[in-house]
Amino acid sequence: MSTDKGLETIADIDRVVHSPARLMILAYLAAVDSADFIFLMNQVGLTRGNLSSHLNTLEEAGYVDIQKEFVDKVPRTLIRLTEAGREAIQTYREQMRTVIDELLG
Amino acid sequence: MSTDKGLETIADIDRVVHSPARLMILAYLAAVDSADFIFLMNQVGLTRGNLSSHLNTLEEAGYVDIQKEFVDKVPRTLIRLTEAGREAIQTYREQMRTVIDELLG
DNA sequence: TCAGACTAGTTTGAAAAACAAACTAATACA
DNA sequence: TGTATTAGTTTGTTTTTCAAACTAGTCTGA
Repeated sequence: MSTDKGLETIADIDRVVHSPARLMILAYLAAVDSADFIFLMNQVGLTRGNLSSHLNTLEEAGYVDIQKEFVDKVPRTLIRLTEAGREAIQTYREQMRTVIDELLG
Repeated sequence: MSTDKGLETIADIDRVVHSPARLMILAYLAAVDSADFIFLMNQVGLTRGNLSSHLNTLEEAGYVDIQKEFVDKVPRTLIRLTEAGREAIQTYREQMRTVIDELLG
């Protein structure tokens, strides 16, 4: 193929991580390790429906682990970053750093 | 609003630049300053239709300037980064560096 | 105790973005 | 003349994103 070597870094970017909405979710989880649904919703400024489907995408990718529990009869959803999620973030960081430094420098 | 301060950097990301296909186009143009349609197509690995519409988006945003000329009776489209395009890339670099260093660190 | 309001999500459907196939228009050449 | 080629655009499909409407369960007070 004729695609330029450097540009391949961009072509290889993980779209699950790259999407701004999910990047916010992952950035937040990377800092706090686990958060509940409502708190996460307020932090990242997404609607409930929107957050729900993005979490689904992240769960299907194996990047987050979702646990439902009851606290005083109120259901609560706890979201936690998985090891695979942490690795995906790490890979994304390295790729984006390359893009920023080399390609757009 | 309750959106976290740091996460706002992600929310503010310029989607025109952020899209991988357009990021490749911009990264390439940032390096060579101007390129023709076909060459760009081969470099970034997009189909003609796809490249055409992404260039349209970039032109509407004012990030590229498109000039059509005839070279030996063959039409040729020359794409060039505008000053606004160069600034948008610069802003994007700074924002993504913040995201990568602070938020995902 | 049951009607209305709230909490915590999920499902569904609409809007936008990305992509590629089919089309257009001009030239070349056999 | 007609068939192939080049250089793009338009159109229609698929995918992604988003939010409105729905579900299921709890609380509250008349």
